[in-house]
Amino acid sequence: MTLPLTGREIPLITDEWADPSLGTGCVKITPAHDPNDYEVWQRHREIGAVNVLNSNGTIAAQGPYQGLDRFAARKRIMADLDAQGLVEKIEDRTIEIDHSDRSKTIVEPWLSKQWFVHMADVDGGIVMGRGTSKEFHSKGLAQAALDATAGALPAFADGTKRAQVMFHPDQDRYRKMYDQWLAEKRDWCISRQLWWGHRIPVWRGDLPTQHLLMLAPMLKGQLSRDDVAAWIVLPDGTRLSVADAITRLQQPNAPQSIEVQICFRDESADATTGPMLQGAGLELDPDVLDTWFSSALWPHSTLGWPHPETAKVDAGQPSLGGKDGHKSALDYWYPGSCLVTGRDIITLWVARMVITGLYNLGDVPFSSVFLHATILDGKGERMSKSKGNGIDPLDIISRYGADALRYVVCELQTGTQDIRLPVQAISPFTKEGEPERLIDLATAKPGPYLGTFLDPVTKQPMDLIGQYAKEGLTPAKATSDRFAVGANFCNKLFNAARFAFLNLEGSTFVARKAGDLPLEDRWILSRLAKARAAVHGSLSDYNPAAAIAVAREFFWGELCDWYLELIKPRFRPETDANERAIAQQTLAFVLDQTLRLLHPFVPFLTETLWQSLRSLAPVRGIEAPLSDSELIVHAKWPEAGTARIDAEAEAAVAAVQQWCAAIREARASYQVVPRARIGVRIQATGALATLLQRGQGLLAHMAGAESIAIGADQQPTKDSATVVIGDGKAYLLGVVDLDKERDKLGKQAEKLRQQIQSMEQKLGNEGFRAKAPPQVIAQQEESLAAMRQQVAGIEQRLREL
RNA sequence: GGGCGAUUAGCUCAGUUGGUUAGAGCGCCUCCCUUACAAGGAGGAUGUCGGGGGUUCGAGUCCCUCAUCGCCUACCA
Repeated sequence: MTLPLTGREIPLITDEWADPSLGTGCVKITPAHDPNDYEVWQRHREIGAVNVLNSNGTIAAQGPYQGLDRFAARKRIMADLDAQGLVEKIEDRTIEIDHSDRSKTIVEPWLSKQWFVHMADVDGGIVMGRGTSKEFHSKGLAQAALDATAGALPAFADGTKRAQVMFHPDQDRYRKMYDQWLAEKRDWCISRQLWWGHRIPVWRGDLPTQHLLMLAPMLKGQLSRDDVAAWIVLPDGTRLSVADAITRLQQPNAPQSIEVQICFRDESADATTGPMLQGAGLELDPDVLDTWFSSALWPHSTLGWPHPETAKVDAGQPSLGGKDGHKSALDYWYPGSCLVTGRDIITLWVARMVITGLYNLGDVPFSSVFLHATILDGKGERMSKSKGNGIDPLDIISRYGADALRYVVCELQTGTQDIRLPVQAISPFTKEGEPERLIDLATAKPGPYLGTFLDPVTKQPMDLIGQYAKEGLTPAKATSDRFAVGANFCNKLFNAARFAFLNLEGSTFVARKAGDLPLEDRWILSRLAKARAAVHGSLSDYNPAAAIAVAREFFWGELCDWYLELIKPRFRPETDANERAIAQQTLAFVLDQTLRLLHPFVPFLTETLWQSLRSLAPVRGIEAPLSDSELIVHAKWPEAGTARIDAEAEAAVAAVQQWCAAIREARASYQVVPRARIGVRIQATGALATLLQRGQGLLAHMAGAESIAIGADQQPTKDSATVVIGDGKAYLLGVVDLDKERDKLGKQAEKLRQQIQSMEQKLGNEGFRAKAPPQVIAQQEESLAAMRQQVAGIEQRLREL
């Protein structure tokens, strides 16, 4: 057939690609400009492939359109076809076209030569870690990386197992992502057309066949060396070793011209031998390596691979080589333990690091991969510099502090859930003296350019990416008030420590048995031991948010809210010196351990407080002195201290807390002035009475009671408010309004009756009785009995009123 | 189109193998500047756990389905 536009003769072929249901069922094929047409070309090599475009988007093909921009050419082509009367119909059709993310330009497919890394299995297998003590064989690169996560890599020569690469916090999910991608074993295109990066170390060029044959005797010697790889590519794409090529090219019908490709193992050869190759018409490939190729080398290249002894280091840094019997940096640090990265990086980078580590060193670069969540903006979109919806950590640091940033980021990392972090712009249009105005970027109207937003008050555009100074736009910074949580935490920690420091003057260490300490001391030591275990457990589970929640609850909810308040009386001037000394010793110990526990989350503040603590209480401990350290960053992680777990103390303080909360609630609902100290009588018998008597003083102190009397014979006065918990009753003297009291107790009883009813229904269900585990049934029966008892107590009190 | 996830309080998120009345922080309401802390304290309100089906004595949790959203990947002249 003749192509009407250029008069070129083109073949007519049949192929499954053409769809008879679309248009005429006939379609032009442009293998160099369409991935599907490219596939057609692979099936019909005779049609050839013409690269229609130049790299700048103008028409390359000879003819009337040469040099025209592609958009202009398309219009011209339509006009020309129309002029020739060849256009029957024009239909609108929606198609999807790729656009460059950065420039938004339409991406045009373009035929070009690229380098690929062969990922699939290779006949005879490949050698991994060649020449190292960890050398082993694998079927192929991708397969080796699959074996790494399957735990299927062969053992080392000495019989020890190679590490299995494990994913956290969701091994199944993330390993599946990794495995599914690798299982395709698709070749990895490593050529990139960028002006920066690691240049692909291959010399190539077209040579006349005669030229190559003349050089043959010399090449045979040079190119069979182990440190040079060389190939000859025939015009039909066949790729041969130099020796095979020379044999082949001496036969009749040999092509006139061939392509030569040479790669030196040692990159210095590019400089020494390069000029000679250039003279022969070869050039170093102008493309650079894929970012991920260079990045894949990071775990070992940063440690001086392949020669740590001679690896370049910055001025003032020690050599990476080993000496005096010490290992080199590479031997010491490789393999590493844990890689922390994002989910989208699993295939791009993690898999490739495993591949290059196994290939170059015969070992995995790390055994654990911790995938953190992705931080998104308030709309659920990825933060991006060009969109201006991101936050600069340095801005957060200057606004809230480095510890606040770290604390909140740890707190956000809960598991596999992506994190929405609403972003606000700080309005640059507030006047002197006006309060700062934060503008939520999720709802703000976009400005005239990408990365700009309108200030809703002044309607002026703000530049969030600092790119529009020329256009006269005012730059604005982004922040997120979520980080205030971290700053508040630091403030609380600072103040709690300050309270301790104000009272630790003259603190000494005397070996004591934890069991001999006062109730509140035994309690906080017990809680500390449990918090320590829980924080440790959560960190081991790669769950920083859970760890920080436990640490926070211990520090704020138990140490500050209860323990510091409970021991205040012991620091009063009139207190016995020994009691004070014990309080100091326990406080110093607990603060020591708390600082260590919080150090991973707020390192700078804990480091500062550590210095003060050390100078005020140089020796800290209970049974024995703790190990000390000049810097907390070097200090040992808090000791397990499980021996200090004290169920009895915990039960007593838990009772104090429960009754205190109930008394406070009653005080609040009767609007008792917070500072007023009231009389309290608690009617209780048996175990409850014993428990409350242990914590009697503490309860009085914390509940703002002038005095607390506890006993079976305690009776209310007429003006008492009543608090009923279980089979005990507390009477708050002189606070009551009778109507209000009846109303309150009536509501409480009603709520309890509803719960009792639903519980009775459940327990009366034969299916439940027959099938539920006995301990669940027992538990529910127990709680039903307790609720019935409580209701009875309330009803009795109501009758009395 | 394929794959992997998500949907719980106004907001951001927890909720372990199914088991009492579903939690936290922020925000909100009331009271309090009490000699560590108002960036704080005491108390309080707020949820048909995305919709619909199913399994079970029992479902936020397991299964199916629909809706919406996100990520990875492919992509029809």
